[in-house]
Amino acid sequence: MRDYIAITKALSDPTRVRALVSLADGELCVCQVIELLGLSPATVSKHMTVLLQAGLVERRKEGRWHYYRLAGRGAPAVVRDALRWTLRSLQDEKIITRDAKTICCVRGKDPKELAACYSAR
Amino acid sequence: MRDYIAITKALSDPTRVRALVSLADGELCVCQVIELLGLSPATVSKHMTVLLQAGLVERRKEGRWHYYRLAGRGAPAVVRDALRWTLRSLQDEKIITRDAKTICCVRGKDPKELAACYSAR
DNA sequence: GATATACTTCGTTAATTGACGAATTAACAG
DNA sequence: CTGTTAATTCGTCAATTAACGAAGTATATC
Repeated sequence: MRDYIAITKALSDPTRVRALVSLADGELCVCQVIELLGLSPATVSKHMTVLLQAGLVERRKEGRWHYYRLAGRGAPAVVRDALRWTLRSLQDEKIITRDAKTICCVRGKDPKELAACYSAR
Repeated sequence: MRDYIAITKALSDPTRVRALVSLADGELCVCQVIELLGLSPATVSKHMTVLLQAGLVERRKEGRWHYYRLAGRGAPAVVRDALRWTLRSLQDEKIITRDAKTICCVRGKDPKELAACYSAR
């Protein structure tokens, strides 16, 4: 029950769900999620920690950057099913498809380009 | 997104999830759920309303009794999948199996027997 | 009509939560 | 060692929420 509730709690905030779904096409570092959501680093970091503790995402540290990705094959069934349900249910949501475009623009660019892209949104 | 968040919010409280899962073997009236959870009528009624507004349950009024049941075939995919995921994830939880026994004892008995059964728990 | 039963709604209270700025940690660059 | 960048942790505040008792609604029984 505790695992299940940690997951539903993590999924019960729209901003946090946007952060989660933004990882659908591959890992992102926190600064990229910050750019996407337009929130303070403290807030985004907190959201990612909640997702991490629910087991919905995994973290990889590389130098100064912390990359987050969706939980993979090793995750328990309750997590894998929650992710499948979430991605399926939201794939046609307006804000989600819009985020996907922004992420596509953000991904793979250096911070300067990224900032330019973001402010032009 | 709004529907999805209504569902995850509704599922993010353990007491409310117990109330939901207690309906897995068929409809119950509010007083039976009150007996199961040991909470005030006001609180249980509120929980059932949250589940109802999320579309996870349906309501049927018969005389003084309000019967709640899990959402059925007519429900949208996001709801059906949430129910399937929830029931599957929690079926082996200790408190859930314990609740199932209590419900089994409660179901079909008149209020006096029900009260006796409950206090003996 | 008066009374009781089954729920719901309202108003209040205590606890939780999302957001932020400030301070802190960690890794790199000069 | 100093400064910069990326992220986290801490402390605070406003908003939300779970719980309850009290009051209100609806239905049955006397």
